Amino acid sequence: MFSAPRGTSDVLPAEQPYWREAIDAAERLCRLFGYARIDTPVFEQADLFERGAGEGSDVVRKEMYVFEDRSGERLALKPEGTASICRAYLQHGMGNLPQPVRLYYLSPTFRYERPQAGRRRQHTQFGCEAIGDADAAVDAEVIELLWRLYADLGLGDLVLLLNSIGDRTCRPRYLEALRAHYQPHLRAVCRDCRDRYARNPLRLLDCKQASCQPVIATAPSIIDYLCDDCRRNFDDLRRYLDALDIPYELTPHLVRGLDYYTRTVFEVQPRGGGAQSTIGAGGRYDALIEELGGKPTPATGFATGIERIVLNLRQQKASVPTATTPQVYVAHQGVEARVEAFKLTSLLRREGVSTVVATGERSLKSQMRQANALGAAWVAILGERELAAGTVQLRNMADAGQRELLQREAIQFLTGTTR
RNA sequence: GUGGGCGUAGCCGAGCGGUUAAGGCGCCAGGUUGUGGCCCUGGAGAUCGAGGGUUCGAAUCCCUCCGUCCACCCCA
Repeated sequence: MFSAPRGTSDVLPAEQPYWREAIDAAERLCRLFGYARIDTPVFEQADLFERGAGEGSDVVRKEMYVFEDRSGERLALKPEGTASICRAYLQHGMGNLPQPVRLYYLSPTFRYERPQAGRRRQHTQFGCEAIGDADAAVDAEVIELLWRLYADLGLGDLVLLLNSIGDRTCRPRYLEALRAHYQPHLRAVCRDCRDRYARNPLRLLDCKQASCQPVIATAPSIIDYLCDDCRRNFDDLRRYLDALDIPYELTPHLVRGLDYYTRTVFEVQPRGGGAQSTIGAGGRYDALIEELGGKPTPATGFATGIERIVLNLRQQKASVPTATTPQVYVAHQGVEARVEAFKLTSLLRREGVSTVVATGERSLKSQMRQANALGAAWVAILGERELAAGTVQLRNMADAGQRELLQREAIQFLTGTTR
């Protein structure tokens, strides 16, 4: 027997309403905020992500689905959304559009990881990118959109973590200071941290090992090392967020796994959430477009995981959205009536009435049972007697009321009442 | 990639060396002559995750693999 590959799963009809709810809310907000949808391929040249996320990032080092196609081209399944959007921005000359260009996407994303709660090898990201503007107002805008999304969905008790990780001018100075701080503690610190010290010192701040906490606690704060431009930008952002009454927690040790981030970084998680709890995250990436071969172009955005949203929706919301049920079930008895029932079904559908017809050789009793199980509001019964009279029995499944109408009247009636 | 828990019909789940492998939900069919939801009766559906081993005998013990869940790494 086949089963879905490890770390992938089917979204069955019963869960679809949650997805609909999340996606509808996201798309409605995008219209409201002036973001236009863009779809990019699920795979791209592998280099795009290596240049984007960074060769040193875990995502490209060990989590990318890389493969060669039949012509030997090196491709990769999208491990994140931003690089593709930037590629499209460049490829289609969007630098000539009014800036910033506001885009959103809804896309499957792939990472080869050990599956875990809230973590799959294929997941779906909804993301917004505003490209071509360095104003902190744009950061505030995408954060507001993300925050509104969760609010509209009724997700409560979320925390917005906020930090600035500086830019090309000030971050190197900070990293120097951070390394200097760690140098004397290298033996006391965990193995991973020794590795981070060499490879990705910013991540030192993110370590959860108890042994490393004292060193983190006394580490210099990046906020104190921001250059004037970065500081101004960060102050602006906070003013905007304050003006919008969006609460945030300054988190000087918040860092991100992708190399392209500059200045603003943020993350949204349920308060007191466990390991894989972050439901949305993002930040500014002012150097990425240039890195991909464009002119220097500031940009900012976020991505949020639909599966993680759905996970939280299911936990937090008691109300289960309704599943799809037909309005009318057409039952029949006798060979002649079969075809007539099939025809009646078609006529009802042409009037926009969602209708299901009984198929196979089942007794009327069985058909009624099925109509009930499917949740049909009405059953139209066509037997030999009705066939002869050109009528149909209309049964209201809620109150068991039933009456006989001419077919034409029945169609008219159902069209009216089910609208 | 590392560590731990778990894998019995579509779903939940008992059994833990010798049973025709419980039970519930769901599905299908009947409960008289053309009709649902409740109830009653019957039925279908399981190579007990896969492969190997121990044993007279294995769903039950051992090994390997696969899957799943949880934690780490990292991330949405």
